[in-house]
Amino acid sequence: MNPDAIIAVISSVRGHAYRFITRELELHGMKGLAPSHGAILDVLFLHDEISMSDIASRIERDKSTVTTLVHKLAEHGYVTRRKDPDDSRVTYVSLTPAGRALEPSFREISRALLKRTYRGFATEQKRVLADLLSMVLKNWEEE
Amino acid sequence: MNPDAIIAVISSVRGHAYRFITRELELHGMKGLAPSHGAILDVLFLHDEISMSDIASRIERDKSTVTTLVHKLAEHGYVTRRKDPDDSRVTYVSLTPAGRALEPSFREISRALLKRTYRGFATEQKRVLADLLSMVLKNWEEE
DNA sequence: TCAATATGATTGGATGTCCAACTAAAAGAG
DNA sequence: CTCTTTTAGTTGGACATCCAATCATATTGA
Repeated sequence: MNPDAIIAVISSVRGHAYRFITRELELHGMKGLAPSHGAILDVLFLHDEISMSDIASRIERDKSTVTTLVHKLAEHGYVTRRKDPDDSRVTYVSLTPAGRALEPSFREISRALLKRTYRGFATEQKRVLADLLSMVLKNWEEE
Repeated sequence: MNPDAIIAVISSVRGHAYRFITRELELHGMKGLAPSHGAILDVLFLHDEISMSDIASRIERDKSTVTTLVHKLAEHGYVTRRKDPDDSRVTYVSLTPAGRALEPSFREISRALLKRTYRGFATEQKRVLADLLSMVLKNWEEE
C-alpha cells in the first residue's frame, strides 16, 4: 500500500470496526445503541460518577451530542443523572445496576474487536503499530 | 500507548483528519462540502465517467448516501449525470469544468493532510506504518 | 416466451453529529 | 457589590449516514 493512502485506510478500518461494534451490541441485547453509547458506558465502568462535559471530552464528541446520547442511555435504563449540589450547572451521570450489568458484554466485544484487528500480528508488531499511530495522533493534537 | 487502544486511536485520528479536511474545503471556497463529497470528486479526477454504485463501493458508503452526496455536488455545479443509453438503470456521473477546476485545490489539501499526518516521520517509518495498517485492513476485509 | 430473480438507483424514516444560539449559574474585575 | 465574562448544559436546525422498502429495468430459467 502507498503510504499516501494512510488516511483512507484509517478511515476504512474505522468504518469496519464501527459496523462490527454496532452488530455486536445488537447481538448482546443492546439493539439501538451505537458505538458512541458504548464509549460512554465504557467511561462509566471506570468512573463512578462523571459530568456531561467530562464525557464529551473523553469520547471526543460535542456537548450537544452527549446530551442526546446520555438521554437515550437513560431511556434504556442504563444510567441516571444527578445535579451537583454545589454547582447546579453540573450534571453527573452514573450507571444503574442494569448498566453495570453490561460490563461483561463489553469486555467480550472489546476482546473480539482486538482479536480481529490483530489477527496474525506478533506482539512486537502490535507495539510498533501502536507507537507509530501514537506519533500520528500527537501530530494532530498539537496546537 | 497501549496496543489495546488502537481502535480508539484510529478513530481519533480519523476525526482529526475529517475536521481538517472540512475546514480546508471551506478555506478553498467549497463551503458546505463534507469529506465524502471530496472523496467523490477525487474518484472523478481519475475516472471520466463512473456509475453511482461504482462510486458507492469506492468511497465505502451506502448507495442511498451517494444519491444525496451526488445530488448536492450537482447543485453546486461540480458534476453532471447521464443515463446509460444501453442500460437505463445505470446513471453515470462526470465532472463539469467547474468540478475539474477544483483538482489543484484537492492536490493542495491532500498534500497538507499528509504533511501534518507524517510530521517527524522517516520514510522507512511511513512504510512500516502503511504495511501494518494494510495488515489490519485485510483482517477486516476478509470474508 | 414469460415468470421469477437480480440489479441500479431513489425515497422515506431514523439517528448520530455538529454548530450556533440560548439559559442558567458561577467566577472575576473594578 | 454589581457588571462582565466564563462555563455547563440544552435546544433547534442542518446534514451525512444507514436500512428497509420501492421502482424500473435487465437477466435468467423453465
